Amino acid sequence: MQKSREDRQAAAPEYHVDRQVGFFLRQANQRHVAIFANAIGDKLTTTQWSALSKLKEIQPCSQNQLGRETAMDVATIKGVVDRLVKRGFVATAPDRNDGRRVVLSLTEDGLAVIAVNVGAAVSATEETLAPLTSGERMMFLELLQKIC
Amino acid sequence: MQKSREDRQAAAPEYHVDRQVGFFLRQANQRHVAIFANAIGDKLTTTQWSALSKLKEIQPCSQNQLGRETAMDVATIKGVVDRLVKRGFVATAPDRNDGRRVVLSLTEDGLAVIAVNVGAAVSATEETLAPLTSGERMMFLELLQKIC
DNA sequence: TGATACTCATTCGCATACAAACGAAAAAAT
DNA sequence: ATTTTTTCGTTTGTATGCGAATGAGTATCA
Repeated sequence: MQKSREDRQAAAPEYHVDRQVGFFLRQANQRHVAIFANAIGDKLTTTQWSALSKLKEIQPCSQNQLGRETAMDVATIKGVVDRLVKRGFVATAPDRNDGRRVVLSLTEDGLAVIAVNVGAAVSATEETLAPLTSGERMMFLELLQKIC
Repeated sequence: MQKSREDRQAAAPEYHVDRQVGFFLRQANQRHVAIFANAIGDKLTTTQWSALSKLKEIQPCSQNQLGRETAMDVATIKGVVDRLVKRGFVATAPDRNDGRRVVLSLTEDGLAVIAVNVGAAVSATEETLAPLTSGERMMFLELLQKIC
């Protein structure tokens, strides 16, 4: 049997994009974002939800700090916060000690929108992991964390 | 010991964004994108690389078909293809049989840039999975595919 | 044949995402 | 006390990513 031209010399394994981690990571993320958008009623994105939820834990805090806690770039977190402020979920105030800082906190509407949507967020997580068994989920989350 | 106000009634487990799949998926994807950008010399993004690699496999094909094969929206694949055309990696031609279609194919530069960078792409995959053992990688990829 | 449905490509609006550069302010080092 | 470095917020530019709408071409079926 004739060997293919590829195999004759170096026997280099063929490269297939659709078998690489990056390809799957992008798709898995896309799927989750879609599921989340569908589950949530208030038109909140996954990043906005991350910012809101984290802010609830650590408020009051500066904009950049919130960005670091949610793994967002300074330019990214600014856009996210701007939109949340515009919608009245987040309030800003100048810091007395530091002239550069903008202190962020949740408004009542912000707290309310979190309370209303936690259930949907949990459901979104659930639906994303639905193809996996309970044991697989534990394993998957563990491995996923390792490559973050 | 006093029970917290939360636990007293419903015993609802606390919600932490930074323990949800979505949070990790976004971060893992970000990390891989950064690794890839760093490994590749020709300023190709992960999506551009996907489009190029897939096009090499299935060319000639229409723009929408390439989008489907690479899991990209019609609007997204258009932008990606536009940039690849502008850089001379992809050529377009009208389809004789179908007046709507635009037939895509790789140029010589396109083939060359793939050949030059396959090694870097493989390295990027390798580096992304570096925190995992060989066995863990197999397991991880299997589970990751299931939630795509 | 003619109406209907589908497909393809394009465009608009919105929301990440990051690099890079900037001025202002604070902290650390000398 | 002055210099250096770091941090904070902002803006610009480039590149995804999706929903929705549009127009043009094709296919289907009554």
